[in-house]
Amino acid sequence: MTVDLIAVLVAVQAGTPLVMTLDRERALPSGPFALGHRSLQSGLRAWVEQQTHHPLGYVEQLYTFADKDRAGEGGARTISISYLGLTRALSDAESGWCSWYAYFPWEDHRAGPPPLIAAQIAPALSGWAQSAPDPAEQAARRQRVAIAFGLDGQPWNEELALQRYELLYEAALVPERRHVDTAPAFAGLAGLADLADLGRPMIGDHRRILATAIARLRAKIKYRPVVFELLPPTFTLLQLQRCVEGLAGRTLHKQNFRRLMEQQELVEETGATTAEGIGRPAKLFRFRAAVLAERAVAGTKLPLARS
Amino acid sequence: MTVDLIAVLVAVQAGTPLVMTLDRERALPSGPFALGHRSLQSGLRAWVEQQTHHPLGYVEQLYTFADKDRAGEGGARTISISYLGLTRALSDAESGWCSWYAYFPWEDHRAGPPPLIAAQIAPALSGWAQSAPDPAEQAARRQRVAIAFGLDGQPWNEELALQRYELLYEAALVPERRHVDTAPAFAGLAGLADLADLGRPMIGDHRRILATAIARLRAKIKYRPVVFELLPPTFTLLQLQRCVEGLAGRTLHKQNFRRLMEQQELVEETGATTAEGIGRPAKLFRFRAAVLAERAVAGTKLPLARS
DNA sequence: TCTCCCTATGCTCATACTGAGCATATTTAT
DNA sequence: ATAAATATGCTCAGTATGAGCATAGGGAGA
Repeated sequence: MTVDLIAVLVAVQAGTPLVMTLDRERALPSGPFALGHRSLQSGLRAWVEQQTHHPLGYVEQLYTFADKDRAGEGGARTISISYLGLTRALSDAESGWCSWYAYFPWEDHRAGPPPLIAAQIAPALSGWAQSAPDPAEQAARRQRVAIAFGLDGQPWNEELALQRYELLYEAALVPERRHVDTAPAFAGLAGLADLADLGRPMIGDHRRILATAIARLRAKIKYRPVVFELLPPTFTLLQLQRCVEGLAGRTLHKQNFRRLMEQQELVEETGATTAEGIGRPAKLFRFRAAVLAERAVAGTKLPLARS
Repeated sequence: MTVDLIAVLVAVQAGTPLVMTLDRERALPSGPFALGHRSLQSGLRAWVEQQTHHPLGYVEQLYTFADKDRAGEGGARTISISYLGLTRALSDAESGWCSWYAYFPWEDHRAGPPPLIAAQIAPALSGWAQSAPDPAEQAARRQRVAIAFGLDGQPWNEELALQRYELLYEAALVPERRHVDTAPAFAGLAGLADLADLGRPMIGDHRRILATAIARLRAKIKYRPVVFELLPPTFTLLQLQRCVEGLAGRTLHKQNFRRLMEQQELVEETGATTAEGIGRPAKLFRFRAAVLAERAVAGTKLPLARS
């Protein structure tokens, strides 16, 4: 039994979320957990720093899985433990950084829903739904597709990045699946238009891990101040907004976003303003370290009694 | 390298959250992941059903860790993958079910803050904070304690169950830690009153895993309809409320809780009412399966633009 | 039988938060 | 000077939330 450690290392530059890749942008940094490693995290740090020469800051565990596809061969089995890492230091010399939307072009809704969805994904998944054995399963598939991709009047939900990838995988619309079983998943698939541009594939299930990381991060930015790990020490509110927008893949209402930042007291003015660029200079902010300690643990709400 | 699967199996009876235990209530169901297992989950199901004879319903992965303490001996190393399972079928004949508050008496705030906190935990942790090497670390420890246990005007946050256990572990106030290093963590500890009633200990880090499960479940009930896995097919709103209260360890405002249930449309009336018991008969409800499919994926909010 | 007690359920009201848009300020480019 | 671009402030209605009051419908015992 071998145990692999896999890292999704994320940074944001100019409002674009980037992920660190290896092997001509088709793999995530990874390596086996060895006896010399003090802990899972330190093993991960060692591998990432060795392979990418980039220091690892904030790290959280994502998910552990036993790779079905690689199993059974000679009895050996691999357990993969995946981690999400956030970083801000991003020197220009580094290579391997790649926009995560290169792998998931359907996830970027900042300029409206990508035409790719209506043009290719929706018809292909509709065909897959039709190909289900019985009407109940057909309806179930159709509902899953509609909810995941915001079709049939359903709202788009950016947090469903993993479900979307898994649907495409299940329908054999991504090449990762087609390496596993060569036959098309349903009869209509062969007749469909070229699906080559459904994002850049990765080795093994690295793209699934990346989808897991995106989903986790999109959920987390809403209740934990993790964006701060991705931004420089001081920043303007627009930079902060663009960072969140890049991660969420959606545009935000500017004034309401600012109001939210103010009333949550997560940031404070530095007194300085930006000099560069066109337009009125923006105030520079920094995160309030004191609040971070408390807010880092603020939970959600229930209708409590006699508080 | 061995891989262990560990399950926290939770049920609720009469408003009390129960956890399935083995070995005189000191261990969680667990077993090694073997080559014969199709997947991690199916391996877990096999172990739990073999050891407890209880079927496993809803399951989600909690966390994976490499047990530091057991490491290094002869070079062998153990990876533990923990899961949370929710179940409702709870026949009376079964044994091994145990209130989770037996392990974490400081977590039950339904009758107000447990006296245990003010009487024993707060002074002991205060001593631990004082024992820090420098003033900065002392202040940091004091703040961690205040936030975790709701002291010094901080509000109680039920989601911090894991942080609380880890603080007690760090301060060597739980016997699990004292098995590892025998010396008291700080000079004042020896002079403190008997701390024997800081909850029932468990083997290895099983109590830490249970704390992880509690924290996860308390966070999750607020945004995913998972309570439904724990209740019978029909129930009264008070039963539902008592179930949530038991999990959260806090009492809720009755009328507002009902309003919340109604406006979320998660439940619908069956038309029947309860016969038994004193007082006005309560309407029976069931969960709306249709809404489950949609709401199961409803995320939280950002200030979106032009939606 | 009647009253009290208990639980269930309905309603109100002030306050806070959210979505959406309008208005104003301070720059640079032409 | 004027336009364009960005930053920032303010309003307003709709909705959600916290808290409490009031009423309904049952059983138990005087």
